[in-house]
Amino acid sequence: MFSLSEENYLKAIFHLETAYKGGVSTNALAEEMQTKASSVTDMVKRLSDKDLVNYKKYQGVKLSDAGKDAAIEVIRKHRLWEVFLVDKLNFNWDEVHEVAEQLEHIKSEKLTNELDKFLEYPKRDPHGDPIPDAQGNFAVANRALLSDLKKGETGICVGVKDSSAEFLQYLDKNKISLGKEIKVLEKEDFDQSMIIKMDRNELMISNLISANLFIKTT
Amino acid sequence: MFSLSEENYLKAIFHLETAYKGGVSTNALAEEMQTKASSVTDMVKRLSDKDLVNYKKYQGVKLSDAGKDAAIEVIRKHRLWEVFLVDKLNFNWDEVHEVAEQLEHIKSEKLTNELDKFLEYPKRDPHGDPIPDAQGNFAVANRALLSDLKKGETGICVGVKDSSAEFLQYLDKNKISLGKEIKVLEKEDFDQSMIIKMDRNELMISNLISANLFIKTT
DNA sequence: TCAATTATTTAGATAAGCCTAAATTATTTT
DNA sequence: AAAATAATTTAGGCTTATCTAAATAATTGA
Repeated sequence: MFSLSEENYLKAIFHLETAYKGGVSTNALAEEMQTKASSVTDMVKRLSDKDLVNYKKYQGVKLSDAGKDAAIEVIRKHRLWEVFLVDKLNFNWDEVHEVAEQLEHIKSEKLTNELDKFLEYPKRDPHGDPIPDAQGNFAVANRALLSDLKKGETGICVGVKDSSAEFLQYLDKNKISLGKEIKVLEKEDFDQSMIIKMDRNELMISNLISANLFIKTT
Repeated sequence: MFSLSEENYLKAIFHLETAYKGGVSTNALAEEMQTKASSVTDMVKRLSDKDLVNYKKYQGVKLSDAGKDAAIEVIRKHRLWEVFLVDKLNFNWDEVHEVAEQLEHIKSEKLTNELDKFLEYPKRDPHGDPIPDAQGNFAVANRALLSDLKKGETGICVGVKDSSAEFLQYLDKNKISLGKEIKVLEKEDFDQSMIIKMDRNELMISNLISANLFIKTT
């Protein structure tokens, strides 16, 4: 089994690998883990000794197959617990992250699989991210960013790229939620800001917002 | 907040204090924690520095009020999670301990209280132990041991003193479960073994069994 | 291309929690 | 009450995961 810290590193490497493809640099990992580069080098060596990552000095890290499996298992647990918190315990989607960060490290295969069953095998977490199944298979997201839509196009809001409490609270305040149809009424060339229509409301949003909303085009 | 190890020590001290009344010796704690006396001395000093226990060299430890509150909170979480695992996730009562040992350390007041509500404020865990409420109040157990009953007396089985998987599996195998009425048909003076009647079955049990079953006399 | 800058690694500390072995204090036994 | 035994503490180490500061490698740009 892996330590809490090891699991967090594996998860971080996984996220960085998928976000940017290819090896993950020491500094990028340090930034993601909110720690120092020298601490990262230390840990990366330990993970390498355990064959969870492939590491060569000055060349960044990549997850091994075993490392990837471990990372996906942690992500599976994280997302399942998020669903539990929102669907069963009245948490809002902006309150789940911190608690799920703790719950994702609980070690019990039976717990994970029974929780999955109890929640009726959810496919996505409250932020629209796919939940790996017990075999580690992901539903690959077929989605674009709202910022990529052109004037006049429509789509259904299916996920958030930034799931910080601040962003989610902005969305709540403006009644933007997953499953809603969004139409781009206007798009400003200069700053990429948009006027969008949801339900019967029109709303002006900046590029920082639209570039963090995943859309399934209709 | 307290570390995982600190919480486990506080819990252990709490259990030993209530079981034997009065200060807890270093060796007793070492035995309970499955560790060495020297490690206990180390930790007890740290807990004392944080005013969670009162400690004087060679005189054992006692929980302070703050330490007692922390211990009760951990016990509350442990028992709530046990109820969750049995009632919602199809765990048997002999499978919950290990997982609850992990879940009891999750830090989120909202999580604990929403879980309590979700479970409809259970008063007892699957082994019959009382669950402290959000203010730390226990339902004090008004119960005796089956081994204290005399020939001819009856009671309702309301809890187990030993909640090891081995003991619980013995009980399952012999169809002994909480809520059942038990009558002492015979009691052997020599070894305190008993013949008991439950449902329509008669069963011979040794003192080791009867001294680990809590009974509410009828 | 070579000097400056940036990224990364190494060296040496630190803290929490644990260990063994040795020293010290308490308790029993005779 | 002294000697033997048991309980407890101290001293000194170890591991994990972190840090700062210094050294080294890689990259950039003039």
